[in-house]
Amino acid sequence: MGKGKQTNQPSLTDLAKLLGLSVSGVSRALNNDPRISQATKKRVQALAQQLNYQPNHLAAGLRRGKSKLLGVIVPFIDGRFFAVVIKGIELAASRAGFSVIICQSNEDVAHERQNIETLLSAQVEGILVSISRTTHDFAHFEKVQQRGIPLVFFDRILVGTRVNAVVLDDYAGGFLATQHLIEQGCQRIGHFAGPQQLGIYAHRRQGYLDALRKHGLPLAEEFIVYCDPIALDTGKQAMQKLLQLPERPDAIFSASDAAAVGALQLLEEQQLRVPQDVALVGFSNEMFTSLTKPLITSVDQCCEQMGQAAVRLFLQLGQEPKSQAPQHVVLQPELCIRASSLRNT
Amino acid sequence: MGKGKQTNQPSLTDLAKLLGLSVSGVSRALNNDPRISQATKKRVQALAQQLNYQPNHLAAGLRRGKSKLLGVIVPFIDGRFFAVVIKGIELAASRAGFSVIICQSNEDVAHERQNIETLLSAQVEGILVSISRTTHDFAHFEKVQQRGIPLVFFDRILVGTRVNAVVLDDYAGGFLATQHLIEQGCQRIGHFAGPQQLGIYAHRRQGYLDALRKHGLPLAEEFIVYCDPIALDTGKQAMQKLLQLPERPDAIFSASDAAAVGALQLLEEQQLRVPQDVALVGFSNEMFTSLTKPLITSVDQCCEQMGQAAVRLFLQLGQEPKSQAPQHVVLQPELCIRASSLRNT
DNA sequence: CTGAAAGCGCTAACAA
DNA sequence: TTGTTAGCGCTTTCAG
Repeated sequence: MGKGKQTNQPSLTDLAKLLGLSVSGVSRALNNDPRISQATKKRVQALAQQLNYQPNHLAAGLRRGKSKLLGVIVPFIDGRFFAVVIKGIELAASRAGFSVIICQSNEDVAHERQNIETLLSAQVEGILVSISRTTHDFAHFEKVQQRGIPLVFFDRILVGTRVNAVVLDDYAGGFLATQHLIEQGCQRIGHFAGPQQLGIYAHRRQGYLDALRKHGLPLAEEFIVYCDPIALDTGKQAMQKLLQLPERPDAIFSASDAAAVGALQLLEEQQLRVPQDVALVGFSNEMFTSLTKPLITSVDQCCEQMGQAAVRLFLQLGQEPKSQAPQHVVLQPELCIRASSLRNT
Repeated sequence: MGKGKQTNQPSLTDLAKLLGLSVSGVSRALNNDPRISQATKKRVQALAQQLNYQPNHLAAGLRRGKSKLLGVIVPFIDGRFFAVVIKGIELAASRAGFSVIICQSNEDVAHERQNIETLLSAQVEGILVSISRTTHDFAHFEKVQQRGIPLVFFDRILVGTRVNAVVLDDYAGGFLATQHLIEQGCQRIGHFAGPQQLGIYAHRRQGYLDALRKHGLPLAEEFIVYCDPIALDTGKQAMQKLLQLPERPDAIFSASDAAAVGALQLLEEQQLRVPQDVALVGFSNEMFTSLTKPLITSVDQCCEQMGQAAVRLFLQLGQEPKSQAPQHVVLQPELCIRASSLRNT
């Protein structure tokens, strides 16, 4: 009863009344405007503290057209890679005063379109996105660009589009891994490849091929097995297939860690030693590569750096004159060498 | 040149002018208000579509005092548990029309306090939080309650406080796991316990003890090893310790999966068979429990359900008369039985 | 150094 | 069925 407001969140107006000042004065004091006397600043800040005043970002955002919100769209959030990238994003964003709104597309374009709507409605100042597996057209992203909202793709990008992006140099990763195996004395190196329509897997394969070529090793198509990079079993099957060749490989570069683990299991079953008989390198540096026996050498994707780089690019886009050429940031992967590829020769 | 606005995002006012209607009319048409003619609704929606109109949630939120934003604070986001919980949160929240703002406390109270400020400023309608390891007082949460903003704790809660919470029944998990081992014929069951000041680990241990008691097995304090639940090595050390007992255990219930893997590695080194010589059960159902050899039986924490339950509780709190007794939702864990504990007798 | 006033885009009485 | 009006909380000219 009475005219009390239901939320007891004090507003600028409330402060102003209590202090016998104008709202604008209070606003300026709180924003540390240079042309306000120290005396009143103190007064204002004291009361604000006491009443537990919280600025209303919605209102401020509405007024000045800046929400201080940053949108992120990922295919899914569980799974190490995206989780760590998001960690990096959140870190860098909050340092710059932005809050992060997370959306999952669940690998579904329709959902992704919906996410874009949501984020635009929320008036985000930028969108960082890693596209879903079912995304093949650019239409829903064009809306974002038309609004003049900075758009940064990371990791998974749409091929054949000129966009701002942060990606890993998957080619270098494949090259590095393969070269390492060669340096360990391996001669017949097989490859577990992922779906080639996805750039990342195509690049890893190309790096593998070029490393072989550079070192004068033969390129044999039957040494490449295409398999589902997620499932463990396909690694087993792929290994099985390669073991049946007249001359079996003495090393495998797998485009995924899961497949590498599968291979490891099969090799163990077949009484083959890793790395002496077959050396193994995976990709992604998943946590479980440090839990197998032997530990699996793997290409690290610098996930957290990727998140931070994406935010940096976004911030930079916001400051630049306007729509200049799309930027590409390419991160260099690192090879984490472990027992599965170390031949102590 | 010209009076053009810099963002070409059309507003309700723009639509109204173009249509020769009033803003409120357009607003109602878009919100599908029953007292607007179908004819004009069509007209309005058509133009909105064509101009790619996006409602401005900031403005709407400001006006009606509802931001449709939900805040989440977690200690960190990488690591399966929180990632999956957040997946559940995002799913349930977006279904209810809420966007989710994620913050990380990095296990630091100071940071957590900062997160609260951020979320309050963003005018979230509720906060879901899993407290940091360094959080011991409730002060910064009281501010939230005073504002009348629903607050739901999940997984990690402050002991001795009456708050809304969603937790896992860790006791039941410990009981279940131990009972399963007993049913497999194990008689001397050891336990790797986590730090007992954390409720979750204390409860798991108690479940273990009560299961032993119920089945008339002896309770021996030397069968319990206290170790760091994160590190792999401590599992090895703990196992080592138990193997040196005059009568070595024939099973281990580990309060963490990582320690269980450590134990597995040591047992293999010692040429002991799992589960024939020593059976093994872990806790958390981490992904890598399906990658070891043998696969490790583990207690699943229903992470995604926990996220959804937290959102449900939040929604429910928003509707209820007001400040009633704090609600507690207790989720029942499930035992995922795998080879490490299955004695084929 | 401070105040008055306008308005960001939208919703919700109250009128018509 | 539609229009008018006021105002959410804040920033920001423009005047003092």
